[in-house]
Amino acid sequence: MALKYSRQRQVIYDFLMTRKDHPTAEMVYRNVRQEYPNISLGTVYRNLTLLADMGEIQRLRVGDGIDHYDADTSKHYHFVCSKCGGVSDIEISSIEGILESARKNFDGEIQGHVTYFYGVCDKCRKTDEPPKGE
Amino acid sequence: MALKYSRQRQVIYDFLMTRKDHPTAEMVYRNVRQEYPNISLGTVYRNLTLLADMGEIQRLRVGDGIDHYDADTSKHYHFVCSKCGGVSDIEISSIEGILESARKNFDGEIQGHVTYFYGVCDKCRKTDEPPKGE
DNA sequence: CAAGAAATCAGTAATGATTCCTATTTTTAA
DNA sequence: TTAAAAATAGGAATCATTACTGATTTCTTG
Repeated sequence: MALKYSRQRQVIYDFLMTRKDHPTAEMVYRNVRQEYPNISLGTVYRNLTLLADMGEIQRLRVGDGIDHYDADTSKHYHFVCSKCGGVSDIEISSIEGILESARKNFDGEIQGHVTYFYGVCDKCRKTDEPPKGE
Repeated sequence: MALKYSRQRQVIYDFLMTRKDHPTAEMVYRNVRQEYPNISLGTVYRNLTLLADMGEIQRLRVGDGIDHYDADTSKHYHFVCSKCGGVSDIEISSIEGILESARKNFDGEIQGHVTYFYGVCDKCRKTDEPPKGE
């Protein structure tokens, strides 16, 4: 047996479970510190990595250079807003068929795929829209 | 007019045109330096960014934390080997239909999507496969 | 062709996310 | 209760990338 309980890991995981906005390590750190004031950033990183390796959470690499984390490990897709950088879930009928399609003309072993959508989220679109008439 | 010719940018672009393996800035630097010994790494980064912004090359963020570049700006997909980290093109019938599907139940503006496949490339699979019988 | 403004460069310092290191503290099995 | 294994806090180190600066190149216009 190689994994011991740790209060910090529990708190990190519990916090992530309450969020639907796919926070970064820094955001987890800032929030968790409020109820656990001297947790260290390194501990947050280490445990997020651990939890991701165990499959208890999901690590999202959406192309902004910062890892985001999601406690929802079910298969689903994400949208990234180019303006605010926010990451949100997006509903879409399964596109697993593309794996078959990709395997057709490829000589290696395809294990999976990563897809994310980008554009402007509803909130940013409303905020940035120029006022009409005037 | 805001963009002046630069020998360095030309050499960088020319080099990228000869490659199908989607090199990183570091790889571009190492190669270009052979025919242009005192080009600086910063210049490589700046020009790769410039070229990408102009749409003359494509920047690939495949989730390994390092940007890769592709002189082929046509719409196509990529495969990333989990063992060697290599990036290669992969042929697949268009999956643009997923944009429509994603737009159905989403309140923001979806402008595009990024998809890449991962697994083990042919070369790594052959290299790492345990020898049969014996 | 000459001259100067603007863009670019080389070299290096700075940044930012993440990982690594170490002495100390916690967890847990016996 | 105890000792080995795992985890921690805090800080240093890493790595890709960007920013800064004084010198050089490009290009336009006279």
